[in-house]
Amino acid sequence: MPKPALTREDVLDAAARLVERHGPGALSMRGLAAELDTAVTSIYWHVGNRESLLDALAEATVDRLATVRATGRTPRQRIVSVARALRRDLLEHPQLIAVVHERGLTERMFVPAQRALIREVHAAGLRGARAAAAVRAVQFQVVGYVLVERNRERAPVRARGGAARWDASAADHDPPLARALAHPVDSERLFVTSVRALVDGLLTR
Amino acid sequence: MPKPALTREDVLDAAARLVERHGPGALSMRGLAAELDTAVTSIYWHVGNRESLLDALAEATVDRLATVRATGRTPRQRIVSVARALRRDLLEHPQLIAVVHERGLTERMFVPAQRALIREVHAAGLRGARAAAAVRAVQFQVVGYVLVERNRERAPVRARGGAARWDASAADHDPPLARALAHPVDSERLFVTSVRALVDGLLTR
DNA sequence: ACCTGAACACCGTTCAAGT
DNA sequence: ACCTGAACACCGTTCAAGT
Repeated sequence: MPKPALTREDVLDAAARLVERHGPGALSMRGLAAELDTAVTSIYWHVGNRESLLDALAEATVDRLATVRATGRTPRQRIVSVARALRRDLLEHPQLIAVVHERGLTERMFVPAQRALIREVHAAGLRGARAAAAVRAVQFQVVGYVLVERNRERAPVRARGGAARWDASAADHDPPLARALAHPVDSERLFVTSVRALVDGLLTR
Repeated sequence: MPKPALTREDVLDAAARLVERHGPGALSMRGLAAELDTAVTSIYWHVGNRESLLDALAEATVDRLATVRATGRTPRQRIVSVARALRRDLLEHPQLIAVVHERGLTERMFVPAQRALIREVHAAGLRGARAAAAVRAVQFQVVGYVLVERNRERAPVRARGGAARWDASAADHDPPLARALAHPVDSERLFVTSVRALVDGLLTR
């Protein structure tokens, strides 16, 4: 039986899998061809070149991001829920999100969440420039976190001992603090804490 | 006159310049050799290979980070001043900071600022796990911002029109908000706003 | 101790040629 | 319209050989 024809979608899917598994750096046109059991040059016919392949990957990732629904009673709770949902979505494909960010599509990636954030910030009583700043502050907070977390995963922990020593010396009078800083970060917890604090700070005053 | 002997420092300096100018991806061993007017293989004698060259670059960048001094009267002001100083330091060499982050040295990079943050958070009355969370929240906030900003510079703005259309539709009843969101972000301003809000949220309650 | 060129296995991309 | 192999210029790295 003849080999089924290669489609642009086949190429994008395989590329997305490879990127998600080992990062964008590990995506080679030749390796991708091997994965698809085809000649390297066929890929060029379908997607142009490596650059536009990554562009297409970024676009597809942005388009696949679902609209977030806010949950909770107060605007504060609802904003935090949007941030958490957004982070969860992004963390499902951290490497692809990194590609999106690298290619300058970060703003577009936020469009669905932005609508929800605008609504909630408005409901909380913020208007005009202050509302815009609040929306953007939350957006930056979320992407920043995801980018930081992504690299924390890839490069587990090095020189932990060194950091712990410093912490101890600086937090001498507060052993619980020193102990807390010696433990690895609980990202989810820290994220929620930070977003809550940020939102509180943005809404009050 | 004979060519002056090549040193490890020569190699690291030239590499740092190349990375800072065009990003880590643009650093090739052969290009570096050309820049230093030497054979590629000499570089290997001095720094091992590309991987450990980047490691060394990250280490050197971390070591060069000056200790930050807090300024201002209240703990709140002093924490914000540390965050701003840190961001300023990091933004001076955004590409090298990205290398540091990629190689998992982010925590070590923060050691100097961490001492200052611990002191101020303590002065603000936080203790134990809550103090640790506050310190880390500020740290994450700063790196996150720098990482986001670095990519914003590299990939200016694309599809601005698309984003503007969405914003308008979502912020219909608040023209100033719509206008504010259509303008490009003032990163410095947004950063200060966010850090203030975060710190306020962390300290109160 | 330091530097060199040759060589290897990889890479992205182009192109002329096939069906 | 789709796929192919050959070829080009690049890359990181190793190694045996020089001084």
